[in-house]
Amino acid sequence: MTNQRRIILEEIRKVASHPTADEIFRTVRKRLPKISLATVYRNLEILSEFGMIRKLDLAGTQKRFDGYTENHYHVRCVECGRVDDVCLEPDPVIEQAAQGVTDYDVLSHRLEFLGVCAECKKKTEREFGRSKPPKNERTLSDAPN
Amino acid sequence: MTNQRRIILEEIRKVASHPTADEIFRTVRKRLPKISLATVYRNLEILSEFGMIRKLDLAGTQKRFDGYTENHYHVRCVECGRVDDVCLEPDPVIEQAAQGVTDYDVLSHRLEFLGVCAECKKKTEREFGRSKPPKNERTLSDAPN
DNA sequence: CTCACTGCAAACATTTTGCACCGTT
DNA sequence: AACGGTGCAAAATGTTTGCAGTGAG
Repeated sequence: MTNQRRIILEEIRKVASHPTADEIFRTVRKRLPKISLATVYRNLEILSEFGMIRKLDLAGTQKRFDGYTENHYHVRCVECGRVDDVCLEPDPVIEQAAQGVTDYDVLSHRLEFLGVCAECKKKTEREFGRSKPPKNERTLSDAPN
Repeated sequence: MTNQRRIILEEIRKVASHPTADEIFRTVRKRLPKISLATVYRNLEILSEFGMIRKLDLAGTQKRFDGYTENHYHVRCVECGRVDDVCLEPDPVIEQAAQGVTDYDVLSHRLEFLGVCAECKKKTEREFGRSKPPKNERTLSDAPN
């Protein structure tokens, strides 16, 4: 546990925002101005190998990291990209259902919700005067797959 | 509908394998040897905008494309990376459950199963003589998020 | 003739790697 | 001295973009 590693872990545990590697880098750099992005990546990898953090493989191009390592679901805001926890018990019945219709050995599942976060909702309401926001442009291409 | 676009669409519809852009490129190049990867990317984008194919944002670094545009779930093999369809009706109850525990407007969900495909299962059985494969190294880090 | 579309190469974004160096043991 | 870890720069990976040229309408 080097100083860099410890501080990276601290900063991840400090936030609930599921930061990307780059966000973690920018935060950690405030305390360790000479740290390099490569060190951040290397330590994120090591920390998640040891189960101290969790590497999230959600939609979008960048991986996100979670200081809360229990298995749980996430919601992503389709407007701003932020990710929050969904306090639902991961349901093993889902896997049994899938097991029934595939010849795979089903080991686990990954469930991600897409929606509009409270902040973006407010922003849209301000712009459109409480009327329902026009969702149609977004929902088609962003529907689950 | 240019020739390139039509052939790309044909090749995607021909397979059930949810190919990546690069796999599509290699397939299409057999019929159009001078096509460029950029053209493939551009047309995949256009075709999915028009709802003729679906761009999948599953785990892993590469996007995959699906000629079957109905909303459905997928399984990914953790050994070889292949992706297959899961014939389960997407369940709106899941979204209602999430809606109850978040302040997001939940619009949709994305469910992906992880497992071992029939082929990789056979391969493992050959190697380990019918005994259960050692799953523990894989399941922890590949569990849902 | 026009204009969307193409091929190519370069740019881009994210992540990984090679390497010399540093600090601790 | 040995060694894991670091910082930096370069490479690798996947995707997008600028641009000049091409071809169907």
